[in-house]
Amino acid sequence: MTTETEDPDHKENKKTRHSIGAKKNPDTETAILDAAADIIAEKGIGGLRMEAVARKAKAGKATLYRWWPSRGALLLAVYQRKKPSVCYRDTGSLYEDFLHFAKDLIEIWQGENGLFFKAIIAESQSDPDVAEKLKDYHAERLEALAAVVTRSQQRGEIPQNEDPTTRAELVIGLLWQRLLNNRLDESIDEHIKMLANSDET
Amino acid sequence: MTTETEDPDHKENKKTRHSIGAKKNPDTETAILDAAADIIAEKGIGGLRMEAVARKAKAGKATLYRWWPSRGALLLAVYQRKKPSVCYRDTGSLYEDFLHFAKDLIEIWQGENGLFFKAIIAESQSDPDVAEKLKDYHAERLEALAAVVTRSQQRGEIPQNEDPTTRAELVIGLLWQRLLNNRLDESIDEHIKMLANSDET
Amino acid sequence: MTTETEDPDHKENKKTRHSIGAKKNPDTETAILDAAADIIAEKGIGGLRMEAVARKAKAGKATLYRWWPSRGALLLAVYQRKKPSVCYRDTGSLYEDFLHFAKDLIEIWQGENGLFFKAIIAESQSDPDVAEKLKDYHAERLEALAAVVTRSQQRGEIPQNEDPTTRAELVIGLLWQRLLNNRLDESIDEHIKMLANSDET
Amino acid sequence: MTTETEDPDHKENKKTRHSIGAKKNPDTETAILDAAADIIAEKGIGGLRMEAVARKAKAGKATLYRWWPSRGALLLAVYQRKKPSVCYRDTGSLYEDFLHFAKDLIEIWQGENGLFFKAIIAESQSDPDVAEKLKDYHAERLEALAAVVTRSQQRGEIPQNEDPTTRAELVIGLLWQRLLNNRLDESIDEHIKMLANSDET
DNA sequence: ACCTAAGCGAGACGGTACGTCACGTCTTGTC
DNA sequence: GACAAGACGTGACGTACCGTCTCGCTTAGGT
Repeated sequence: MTTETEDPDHKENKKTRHSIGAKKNPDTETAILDAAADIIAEKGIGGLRMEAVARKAKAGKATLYRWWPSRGALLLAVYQRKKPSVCYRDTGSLYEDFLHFAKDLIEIWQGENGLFFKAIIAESQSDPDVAEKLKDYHAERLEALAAVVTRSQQRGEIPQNEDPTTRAELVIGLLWQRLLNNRLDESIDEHIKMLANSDET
Repeated sequence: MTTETEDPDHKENKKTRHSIGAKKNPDTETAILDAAADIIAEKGIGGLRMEAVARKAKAGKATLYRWWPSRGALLLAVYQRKKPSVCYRDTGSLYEDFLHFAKDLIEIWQGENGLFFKAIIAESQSDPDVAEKLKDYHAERLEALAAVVTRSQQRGEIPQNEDPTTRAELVIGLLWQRLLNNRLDESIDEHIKMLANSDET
Repeated sequence: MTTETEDPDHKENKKTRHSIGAKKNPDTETAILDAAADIIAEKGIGGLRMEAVARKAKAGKATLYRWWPSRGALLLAVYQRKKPSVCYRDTGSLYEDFLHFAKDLIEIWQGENGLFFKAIIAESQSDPDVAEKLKDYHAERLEALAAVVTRSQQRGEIPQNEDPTTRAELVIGLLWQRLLNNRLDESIDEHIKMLANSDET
Repeated sequence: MTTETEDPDHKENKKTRHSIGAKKNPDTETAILDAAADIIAEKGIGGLRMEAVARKAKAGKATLYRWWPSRGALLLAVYQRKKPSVCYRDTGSLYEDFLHFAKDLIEIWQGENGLFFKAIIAESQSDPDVAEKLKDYHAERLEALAAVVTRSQQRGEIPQNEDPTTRAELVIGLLWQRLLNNRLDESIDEHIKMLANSDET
């Protein structure tokens, strides 16, 4: 059969959801995001169909499109709900800070989060909204990592006149490229070491 | 109408192509790849439809599917034909070599090649064939840039005991990340300088 | 956009109507019927949407459905308000009376009233309420025209033993058929002359 | 259940119809018209949904729309297939000819054919194609009946200088009006008699 | 010189999903 | 308690492509 599993026993199976007046019903939102997450888990992100989400969530397509006008928007919403956070540590050593950051992110990405993030990058090529959100997200990450670099500058580990985002961007670029080439399992120690060293020619 | 331009004056406009007997007509292959390339240039890879390719190439859908059984297969065939090459120079300075490479690649990517490449990355998330080919391509590029690093090592610019692909990967990671975030126009001088410097702690 | 004109300058543009307590607000009724009439004038009855009426009347859909539970009910309410009247003259000649009646009706129908009436006939095929009202209306018209025939009988123009509705029905049948076939502009003189003549075999 | 009856035992249940090349498959046409006719018989013409027809005929919606681009077109096609023909007799008396014609048509219209025809008239108010076809059909009918009148003129029953379509139109107008007002069962003898008489004032 | 077999264009076919629209019901908060 | 606002589940709409198919034509190579 190719039909939906009809989801007969979803969490808290309240028969039917109704409108709660002229405002968004949070139950509906939950049901839709749950449905989308389930489908993604079952068939992968490429198999996410708006129609199937609506059917599984027992929601109208109009409701779905009202709040998430595109596949990408829905994707982002599901991702935001489960977005794992990397903690940016302060070990006193830039190398250690970078390494922890990179290893944390790699670990997160090695699960289904990586699939998610790759799919979002892919989607951003065709959906401008997703592209913008992704850019924001990327900028945010960059800034957070740049803060780590700044601390290192304050400790005197690396030159103070360089832009802290430069090193941060190289770290993140490395990781994106690894993710997109399915090479997350390869070693990064040397790369991080190189990026954590001071450059005095 | 926003539909196909019907391509009234394509290269070698022989009114209609017919069978040339019990074997593949090379004109047909050319026409199909041309059509696909044109469509990708116009609407991006996401806008590539088998049906539109057949129409524009004045080919039957069966013919199309006979040789390129999937969107991914067609995509790769088009890409193989036009794969742009960066020349890896030897200026005697790693910084200069890196900078030239990066600027060349950025220039290439700023045209339609960038759209193409981003789309291939996106497609590779759902089509394993494309993913594999992309990985090969990436490895090849990495090796070529690593050769540049090796020359620098031989000149004594940078330590000889480091793996030359490490620096190469950081350069390429930076560029991928810039490409995918539509930030190709931002400065990379500092980044390249950092990656070209010797690291002596 | 082809959507509603939002009606920024409707009659009695009192910014917002509110409840006038625990009873029906007559302004609301007026606003709704006005809105419906306007929409019918613009797009025809086929284009009448409950949703659009509510929006244009700045009324809630619930309010609308409370009083006019169906499209047909609303339709009839609008029609009742604007029902155009033909005057049945008494010129002393059946031919003249018929001709005046027919020409008056044709003139009325050539404007938007014709569209309205055709639409009511169409609607009556699927809405029994409308069908019944239409039948009543038709009977009423028939009777009025039959009175004209009776006067002619009393003048001795035509035989007295015939049912006056017979001729009346033929006149009206002619006109309905002309209306429904969009042939209102064709000549009716000969037909009327035939129907006004005495029949002596 | 609100779902279709899935039609498990249709006439000649050939599992699946396929394309028969680049031209219309008559089996498909038959299946679709059968499905439409069945649905109309079940739920009435107002209950005819393109989607349900496609489902029941096991046809794609695209196929349906390819050949019958609107509900009205499909309606007409179904009607044409079953169009009952009135025979225009030649009894030697205009009264008899008219009466036979009228009674035949009334009998035909009293079954589901009448519902059909009324629905087509209704549909013609919103679908210009249907309107045109209806006008043609009406003109054809008018001409056929006018021929009856012409024969009567040749016999000398009625004046020769009058346009034969005039009487014909009055007959048909009467019948249309009766049909649309659900008054087919009322007497028409007097009306026919009046229309069959010679008018000499 | 004929025959066969494949390539080829065209496009119809059964499907799936799309994104939009209107339906009629509902709940909220305001007056 | 009437009201506007509008969210909700439902379901049909008409469109766009999918990948498969059958047709009738064209041509090369074997006979």
